[in-house]
Amino acid sequence: MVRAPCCEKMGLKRGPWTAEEDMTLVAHIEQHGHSNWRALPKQAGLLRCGKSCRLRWINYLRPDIKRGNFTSDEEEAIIQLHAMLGNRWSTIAARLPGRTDNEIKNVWHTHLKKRFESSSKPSGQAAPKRKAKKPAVAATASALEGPTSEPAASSLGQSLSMSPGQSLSTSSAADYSMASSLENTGSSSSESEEFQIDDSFWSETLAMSVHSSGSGMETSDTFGVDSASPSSSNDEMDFWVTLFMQAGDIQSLSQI
DNA sequence: AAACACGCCAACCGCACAGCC
DNA sequence: TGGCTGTGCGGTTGGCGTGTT
Repeated sequence: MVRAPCCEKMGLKRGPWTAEEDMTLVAHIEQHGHSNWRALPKQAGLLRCGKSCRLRWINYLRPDIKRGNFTSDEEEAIIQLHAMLGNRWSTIAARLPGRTDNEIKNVWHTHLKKRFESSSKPSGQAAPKRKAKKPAVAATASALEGPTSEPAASSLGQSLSMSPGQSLSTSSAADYSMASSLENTGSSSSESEEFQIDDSFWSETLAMSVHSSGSGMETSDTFGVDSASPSSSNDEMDFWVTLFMQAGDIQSLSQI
């Protein structure tokens, strides 16, 4: 199916945003919100396509964006989450308050990837491409973002940006093993590569995580609130240990 | 001081999905 | 039911700054 361009390219500005455009966009969104990205630039008087406006807002202008260097905790979280989730940048971003998927993606490709590759032997673990459907991920990510996010969704989001029955079990991503993350924690991978995640695992783990406070990677219920303080390393370790315990794979972990 | 190489990051592109009509 | 539209996502690119020769 051939789709029309997201916007009429004719006469629309591209390239870097000016401070004036930024101000216009921010002012308009603060006043009217962004219910319709496509119509927004026209209403705001911007010569940009809606897509561009959306990107600019999400990646740069949002008031809750945390700028500056990534902390070591954040980097560690990214590495671990990437090992587990693959290139699901939006999902990873949802776990790191104030960080955008684009930013995380950039950091991964520029810093963390090299570090990760140099510190771990090649495992042949390829991150699944997005061909696989991932319904709840997007839902959760947007729920974390939006001011109208449901508390329940937020709670789930806190414990894991993924819901039971989601792509891990309904798509090719079901083949996802925990090999990489286990490798990360120093475990042998031969056994872990056999490990498969099923629906019940996620159901149980999520249920448990919701009830156990503070075991998530981060604790913000939305992106907006300033709960940007990263969780401690102990909490992170608890999180992963909990996951592995729940998966019945604690034996291999205990051998570390 | 100039030329070149490299790294970083903002922005763009195209695809996929969900919802609406 | 199928097509269309809007939105979100991941991959990729291009420009700029910095380091090196």
